[in-house]
Amino acid sequence: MKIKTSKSENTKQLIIEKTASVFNTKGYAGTSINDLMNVTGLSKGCIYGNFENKDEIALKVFDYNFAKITQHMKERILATGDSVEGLLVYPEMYKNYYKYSFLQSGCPILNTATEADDTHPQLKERAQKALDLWKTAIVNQVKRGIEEKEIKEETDPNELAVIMISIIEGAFMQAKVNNRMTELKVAMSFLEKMIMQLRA
Amino acid sequence: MKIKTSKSENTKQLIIEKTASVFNTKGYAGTSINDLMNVTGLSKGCIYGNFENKDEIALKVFDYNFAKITQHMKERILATGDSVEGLLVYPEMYKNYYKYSFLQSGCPILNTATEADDTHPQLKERAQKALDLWKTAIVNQVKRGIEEKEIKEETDPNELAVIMISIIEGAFMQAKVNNRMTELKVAMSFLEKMIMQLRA
DNA sequence: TATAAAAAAGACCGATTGGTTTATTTTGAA
DNA sequence: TTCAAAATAAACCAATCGGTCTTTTTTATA
Repeated sequence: MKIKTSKSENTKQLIIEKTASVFNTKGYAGTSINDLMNVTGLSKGCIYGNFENKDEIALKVFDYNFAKITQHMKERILATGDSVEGLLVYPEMYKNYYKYSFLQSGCPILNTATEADDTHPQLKERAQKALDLWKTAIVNQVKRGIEEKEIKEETDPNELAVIMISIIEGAFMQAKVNNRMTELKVAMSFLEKMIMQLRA
Repeated sequence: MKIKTSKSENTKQLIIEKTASVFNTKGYAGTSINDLMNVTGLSKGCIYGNFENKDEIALKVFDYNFAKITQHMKERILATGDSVEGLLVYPEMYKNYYKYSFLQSGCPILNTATEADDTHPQLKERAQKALDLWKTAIVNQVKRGIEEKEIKEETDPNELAVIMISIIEGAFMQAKVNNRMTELKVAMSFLEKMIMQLRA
């Protein structure tokens, strides 16, 4: 008899990590099993020995990408002093997106949301939940700021969250398609001004 | 001998019109020739008799979609009295996107930009140019407004254009993926407030 | 109305798709 | 060190991909 080793878990992880950027650049429909073989250096048999199908890999890859963003944001926000500084982490991060491996090939949330909204229900649900988590994180941050008297109490937390996410994703789209940072910089500076004006 | 009739031009147009929403919902990679045959009711031979390849159809479809948006916007803006009202046409239109056939399956600019940015140079260029035209249209509208003393002269036309486009596209993405209007409505109301505050 | 060209239909092509099955190698405990 | 199980490689599969080629139908004019 044999006990399940960690070997295959390592391979699973390797496949997810190595294919993450492929799915994010080419999209779900545009990525083939051959692409996955090439980027991992593994055989088809090995890939299908570790995952049920392409779907399962794509979903795991999205979870992986989103977890990396979330983890990074959480750390940075926790390191800040107050709620306004915490909110400023978002524009600061997206302004320097090229520094982060999980954003270099595009924002996974934006890419997944736009591709999957009419084609892939499971991926669509993932994008929905990701956006919802992001939104409530901002809402809670603002509410906390209001309670702590750091943020003007007339601020609408929900409106701010929606606008922040819209500006970030919309500007990111422009940055990617134009191969330049101009629009993203302008938008993130505007967002920073907006956030600083929230201060009580 | 025979003179080239308008028959094939009609068929070309029919193919473009009928396949427009397919490309917009499924994306370029996700749309197959079979899809085009199904939606047009035409044979493969007929489709390839009227177009070189899938690429040519996709590009023509993008041009068609973008032309419809542009045409509609131009008409609506020309019907307004001053530059501020002209700018308000944008949020007004996207708030009611479901009324417009060319937006129902998603914003072609957003969809094309996010899919093609790393995969399809020609479509990417189309999305770039479309965004650039949109941006300069807003910039010119604002400049005119400043000249006419309708808009505060300290307004930054470029910044406003970037922010408007970002908010619209970012909010649109959220509306599509969530199957609901809440975020889009919040964002468009915010944008309307923003625009009305530009008034001199 | 005959006819030749234009347009459309549909059979066909090789390559690639996602996925399976079988053969081989690697692994770790007895 | 042996040996069976786990992991990987590679041959294989039917279906679909984008695209071509040939046949049939439609068209407009002479």
